[in-house]
Amino acid sequence: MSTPASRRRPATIHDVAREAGVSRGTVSRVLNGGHYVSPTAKAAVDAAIRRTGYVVNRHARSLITGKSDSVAFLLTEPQERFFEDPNFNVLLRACTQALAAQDIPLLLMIAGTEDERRRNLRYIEAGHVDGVLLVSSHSGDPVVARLHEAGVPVVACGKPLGQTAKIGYVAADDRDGARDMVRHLYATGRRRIATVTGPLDTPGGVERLAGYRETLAEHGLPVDELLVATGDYSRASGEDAARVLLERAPDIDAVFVASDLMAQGVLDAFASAGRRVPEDIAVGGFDDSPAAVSSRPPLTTIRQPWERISTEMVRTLLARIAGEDPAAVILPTELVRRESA
Amino acid sequence: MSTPASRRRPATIHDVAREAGVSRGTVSRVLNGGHYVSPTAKAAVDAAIRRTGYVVNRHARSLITGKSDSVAFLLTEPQERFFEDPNFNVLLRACTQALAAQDIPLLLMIAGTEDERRRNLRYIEAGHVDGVLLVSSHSGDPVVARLHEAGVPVVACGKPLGQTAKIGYVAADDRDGARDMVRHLYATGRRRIATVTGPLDTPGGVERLAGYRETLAEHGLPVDELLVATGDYSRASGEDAARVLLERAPDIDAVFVASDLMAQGVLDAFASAGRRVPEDIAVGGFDDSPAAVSSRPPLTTIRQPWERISTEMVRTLLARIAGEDPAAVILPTELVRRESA
DNA sequence: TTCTCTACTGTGAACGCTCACAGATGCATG
DNA sequence: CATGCATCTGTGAGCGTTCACAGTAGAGAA
Repeated sequence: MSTPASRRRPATIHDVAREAGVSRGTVSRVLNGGHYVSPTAKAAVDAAIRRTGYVVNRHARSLITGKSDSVAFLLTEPQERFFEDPNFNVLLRACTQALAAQDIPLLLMIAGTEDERRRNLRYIEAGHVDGVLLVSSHSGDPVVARLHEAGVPVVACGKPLGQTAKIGYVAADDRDGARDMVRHLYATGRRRIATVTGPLDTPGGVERLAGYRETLAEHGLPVDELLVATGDYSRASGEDAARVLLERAPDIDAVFVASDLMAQGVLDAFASAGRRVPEDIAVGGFDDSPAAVSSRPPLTTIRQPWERISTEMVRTLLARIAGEDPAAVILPTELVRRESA
Repeated sequence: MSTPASRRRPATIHDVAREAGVSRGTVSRVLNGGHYVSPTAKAAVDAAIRRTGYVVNRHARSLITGKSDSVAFLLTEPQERFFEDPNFNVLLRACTQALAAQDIPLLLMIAGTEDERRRNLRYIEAGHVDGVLLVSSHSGDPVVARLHEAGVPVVACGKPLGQTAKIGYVAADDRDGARDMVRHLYATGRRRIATVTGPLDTPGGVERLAGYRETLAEHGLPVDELLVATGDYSRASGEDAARVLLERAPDIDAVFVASDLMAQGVLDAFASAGRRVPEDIAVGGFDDSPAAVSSRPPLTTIRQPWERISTEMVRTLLARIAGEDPAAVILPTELVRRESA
């Protein structure tokens, strides 16, 4: 602004030092916390920085510190989930913003193919990022082990299944959320409660099913395996599962579905089968995604605190980078009542 | 793999040189295209790289070349659009992958608030990225001008409106797509064709409306302003617009809606008004988003080639970084027939 | 006074790479 | 047999930072 012709070479720490009448070292100290710097020197440096428009060269800094001051967001999900699931958007946005607040850029990495996986791992293992926010719910994902082995700080979204490696993660309390929903269905008078689960190699799949079973047992209801159908979180799989349930147990009066997207499919299936929701059958979802409000009827569902999950992931990762031990953070869910149950 | 204990210090170009029995310079040349290197030297270096597990230190390289070998994906849309619009996902994913193929990491930046905007601009203007993939359709977005002024290579998604700065962009042929849809409606016998436009400060808003008007004129139909309602791309705005249209012109037999999301809202409104689609009123959407197949009835719509848009954006940006002049790339759209029209 | 301690400041020396340049080699040409 | 040219190779310098270290000054204690 003040010096419009400063397009040429960007100012270096040297320029600032000369401008402020101090040495590089002093400027560097001001830049990194300002300890052991006299007030006058600090003021002079600050002014010089403002005058020169100096911005630190992160490459030079990284070269010597060995840190990159950047973090990777690594997605190893199959791509369809990334598209269909609106939660990823929230997660990604909130992580980006939480990091931006600390001036840490987020590198987006997608490891769909084997080639991409190799490439990204190579990049990460070379130390080009300080840590990894990992979104992967495959049971036994080799990426998790590789990263852990390479000593890269990692925080996963959701509990990594089938991992011997001790790894930090942040997750919603799936089991408790499922319990809340099934209790709600019970409380509204339903007694033949079925469920559509997620894939059983994902934490959301197993935990929500466990919560369902526990709550039935808690109320003395029989846990009938005919009432359990498995989906893959897609809308179509929900539709299929609902048809299966209707055939196996036509007398069901409620279904707890492990995701809103599948619940939409369930609603479709019930509509074509002539069953009214919630009059004939109550439907409970999970996620509180946009799909929940746009479906007919709007879904009663379990809200996952994605914003908080994101900020906790970032906080935990930064702590891990700073040397803390890995930790698991479990966040509470919340029942959202709408019309479907 | 071969040397398991190589956790200590990562190999440098020096280690590779020693291992291969050549000088740093030769290794560097192999790394950067391999010109002016004898086959034997190249083979020795390749072998040494494999043996040492060497990966180039990008910070050191960037320090001297002045390039970062990274690119920013900058989103200056209001956040709701980012969430609601599934196109962003496709765009983001495809850009990430197209860049990954060239080993260029993508930095995700979101400039929602004024503070974020300042922060991101500072980062970009400091030369920390080589170029910017810009997603912003605000008319007269100040970010566009700032980036252009700073001499940062930029490629926008969609034509930047109200910009004096000559800036490269990639866009679908909105106008032609709109023409295709309205021609299709006409061809199926509709004569009272209304439209729901997007915001008129976005290229999609103005261009699709223009295509609509042109096609009506082309067929000698009157261009009745009562048949034009404006939305903001959200589902709710589509619902509102449909109600307005129904009130102003109850005799309409078709609506061209400028986005699938709004078209969903239109379908909702028609359903509650007791109008059957497509029997009473045909509805045409735009985007071919996931919403198009999941709505009832499935939407006849215009497919935007998001994958190609992404790869073209990346290609164009890379060319721009390499010194080429900015260019505009317009890609064809495609009519997708389903049941709503 | 002299010594010690604290607060502050400046000065090489790296970090790992690329680039310009100088030197060496081999082969064809005059 | 010298010269030119193209191909290949090694060397030193330097990119912009941080860090360890040495050094200065001033205050208080012995």
